Amino acid sequence: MRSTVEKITRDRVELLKIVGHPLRVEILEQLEDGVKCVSDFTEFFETSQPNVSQHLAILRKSGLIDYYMDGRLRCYFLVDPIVPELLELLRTRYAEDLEAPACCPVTKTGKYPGDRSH
Amino acid sequence: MRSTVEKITRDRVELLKIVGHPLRVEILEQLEDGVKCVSDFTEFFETSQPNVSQHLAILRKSGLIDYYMDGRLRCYFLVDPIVPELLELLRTRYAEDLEAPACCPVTKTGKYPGDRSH
DNA sequence: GAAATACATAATAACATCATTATTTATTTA
DNA sequence: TAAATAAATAATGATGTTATTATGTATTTC
Repeated sequence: MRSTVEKITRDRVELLKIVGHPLRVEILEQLEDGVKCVSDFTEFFETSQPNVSQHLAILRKSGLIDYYMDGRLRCYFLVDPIVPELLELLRTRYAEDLEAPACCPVTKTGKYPGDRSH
Repeated sequence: MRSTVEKITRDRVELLKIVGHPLRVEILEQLEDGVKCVSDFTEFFETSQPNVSQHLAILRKSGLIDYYMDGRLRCYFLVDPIVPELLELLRTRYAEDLEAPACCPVTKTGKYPGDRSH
């Protein structure tokens, strides 16, 4: 069991690194629909069972998911509430770029007069 | 200039991998406050100039940021609107875990009767 | 209790990422 | 035009990540 403090302290960059893998994103997306066991993933993803287990171990050690035993199955489920939020954000599409910055800002070191392109 | 289609097509996992680096997250956070040039970053981060430039190049090639010339300065700014959203999500803290799943779900391959721990 | 099932763990080689150092390019100032 | 400034690019070695292969462990069925 992972404490709230430990979870809160966990580095945000670590979260991105952990989720930033195609198979792990797919695992998390599957888990959004409910509990799944390892054989469900291996069947769906067409990769080796050890590979799936390794990625599940990474997700579990970081506290994003957990499992309970069901006979000889391990039933994995989502634990960290940031996961659905992050996946939802990734599904969101933004058509427009951010507003372009105003020309010629005062940068810390920039103090060049005269003609400036933008 | 990066097309909207190209941006929409860009892999979500790639986004996470690109943002998932401490220096790049800090660069993006700085850019939330406005335009910055390379020497601003090198001064702030206490790492080498080439290292900052390399990370800026990664961010720029992925379409997350861009720059305009200001004399001999390159002024970088945010382009992709998902960046502030993602950074904001990372700042959000969730105290509670997700609701634990109901015991004994019907998994694809699991059909074991009898006693089950949870 | 032996075989089968479900899964984890260990070892490893291929590949990617990173920071450092050195060099190059472009612009501006003197 | 020469020196200085601002930043990019190239090269490289170190480190980290990944999928594969092989093996180990616990549970259940026969």
